[in-house]
Amino acid sequence: MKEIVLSPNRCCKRKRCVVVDHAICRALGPDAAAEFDRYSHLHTFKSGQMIVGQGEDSVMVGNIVSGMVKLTICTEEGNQQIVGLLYPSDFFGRIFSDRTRFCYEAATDVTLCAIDRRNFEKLLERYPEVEHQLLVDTLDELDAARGWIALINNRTTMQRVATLLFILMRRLPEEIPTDRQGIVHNIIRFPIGRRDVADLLGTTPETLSRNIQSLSRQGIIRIIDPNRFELLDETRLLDCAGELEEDIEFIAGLTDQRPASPPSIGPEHFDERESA
Amino acid sequence: MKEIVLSPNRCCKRKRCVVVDHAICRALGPDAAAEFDRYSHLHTFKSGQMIVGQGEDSVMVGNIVSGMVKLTICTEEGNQQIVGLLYPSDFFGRIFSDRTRFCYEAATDVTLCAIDRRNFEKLLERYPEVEHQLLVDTLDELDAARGWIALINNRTTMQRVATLLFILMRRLPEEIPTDRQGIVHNIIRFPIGRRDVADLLGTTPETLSRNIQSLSRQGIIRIIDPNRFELLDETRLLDCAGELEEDIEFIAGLTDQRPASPPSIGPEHFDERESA
DNA sequence: CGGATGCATTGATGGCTATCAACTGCCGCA
DNA sequence: TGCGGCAGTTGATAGCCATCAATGCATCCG
Repeated sequence: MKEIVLSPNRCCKRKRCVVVDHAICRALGPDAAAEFDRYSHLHTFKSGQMIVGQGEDSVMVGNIVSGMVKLTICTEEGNQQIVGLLYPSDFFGRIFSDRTRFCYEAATDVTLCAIDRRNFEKLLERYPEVEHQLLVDTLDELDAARGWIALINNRTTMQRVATLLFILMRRLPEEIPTDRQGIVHNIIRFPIGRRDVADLLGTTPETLSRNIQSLSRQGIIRIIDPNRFELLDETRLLDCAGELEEDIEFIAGLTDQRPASPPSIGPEHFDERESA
Repeated sequence: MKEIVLSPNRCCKRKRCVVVDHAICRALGPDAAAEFDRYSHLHTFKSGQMIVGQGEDSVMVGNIVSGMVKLTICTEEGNQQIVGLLYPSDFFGRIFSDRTRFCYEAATDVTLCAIDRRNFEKLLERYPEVEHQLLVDTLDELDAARGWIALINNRTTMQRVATLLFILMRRLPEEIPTDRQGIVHNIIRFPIGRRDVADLLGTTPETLSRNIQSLSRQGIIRIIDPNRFELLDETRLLDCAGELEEDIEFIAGLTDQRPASPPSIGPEHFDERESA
């Protein structure tokens, strides 16, 4: 069995959870929130652990509180194909189906606010306004998925890479202190390895590497370490992406009613806030 | 303005509409159905006509009764990229957003059961069970879109072509009489031109043509005319697709709670049934 | 009838990128 | 300290496929 670490903390304290204003929880009224609190728990998974297996009944659903989850599909030959990344505040798991078509796997160490699927479905039955919000969020996700299809379908590898860098900068804002001169902004971070990033973009680690090095040579980004880059020239990155900033935001799921995700922070930070 | 042909026929007579058991209408109880009937109308569009424009507020939503609709996105350079095809009984239009991110365009002559978006949203408010069904359908669509991403991302062109042929055979069942020896089954029909099919698969008309000719030379299909083929060897087509039949059905949106679409028939046939 | 137009096919060519291979740097570990 | 493993990078090569071009084949229309 999976090693699920149960936490005594409830997720949806409304005042304390860092994603409560972004996740589906934002639609919970007082009664629904109390009920959600009663059934939900914080779970943590180590990077690489499977959260929900492909083909299984999704016993557990919920929100990502911190860290990232990758959505993969396994082909018959055993190859793993990534079809999406889930960010903090995103909903995970498959409701209203006894068959999850994808595998939800921890891409980093993650903290999840999880709830038994059946309980959540029953809750939705009683609170149509929550189900309504879930529908709206799902429609946005569907748009984003179709936008991603358009990106993959007729864009060069460089355009895809540049687009992903832009998305990651927006969805995983991060600031790091430098040695002496203060704070560096515009940090892009790969939350997952090269193989997974390449997979997500429909290319190979080698080609991905070449494109990143090319962006670095052009002075558009600076490579801090293999997983972190500093964006030096946003305008030229957008040129490489060949897309309008607005279109990229829509692919990234950063538009519409839903506010942007909060900064991605590790479980340890979350615990700090919880106990603060 | 668009040339909308209003029909005195209501769509959702429950007994007469050919897609009522497959479309969102199947969730309508007597009261909701009566209300839907009051606001909905049959519209027809000629092939190539735009139904809902990209970026517009979707004034009208509803179901496809017959024909096919293509979902496209226009890039800044004016290129059109197809991100999906909508079949009879599929829902079209964008609810709960004042911005449609895609363009809904008639790929063939289509008949739509359309309803004013605001009215439909109000109806959903009053009938949570309908909104629930819409959520379930949307979740299935999201899964299918992600399955399509996996297909496009790491499959060869031949695999994509074979997969699409398989999907079209399932979603657009058709029988044609031959000259003398009765009925030919296993007919695959392209409802749209080569350019659009190629676009959907992320390739070019030339490469698509070469792959189709190759399948023909291998004796897997027989080319009846440029838009119709007879499937001669289903097993080998599946080999070319490199996917399990089950996986293809899921990409095609042919699984789960929702029954398969009815045979695609033209508006003229629909009218026959209406007047019968 | 003949030219124009649009669509599909076929051919020739170049380029992008997957593949294979080798190398580097890093980390854990004995 | 040295070794092995892993991830990322770099290089060389082959192959698939996009591109350009030309041909067939229908339809439409003057």
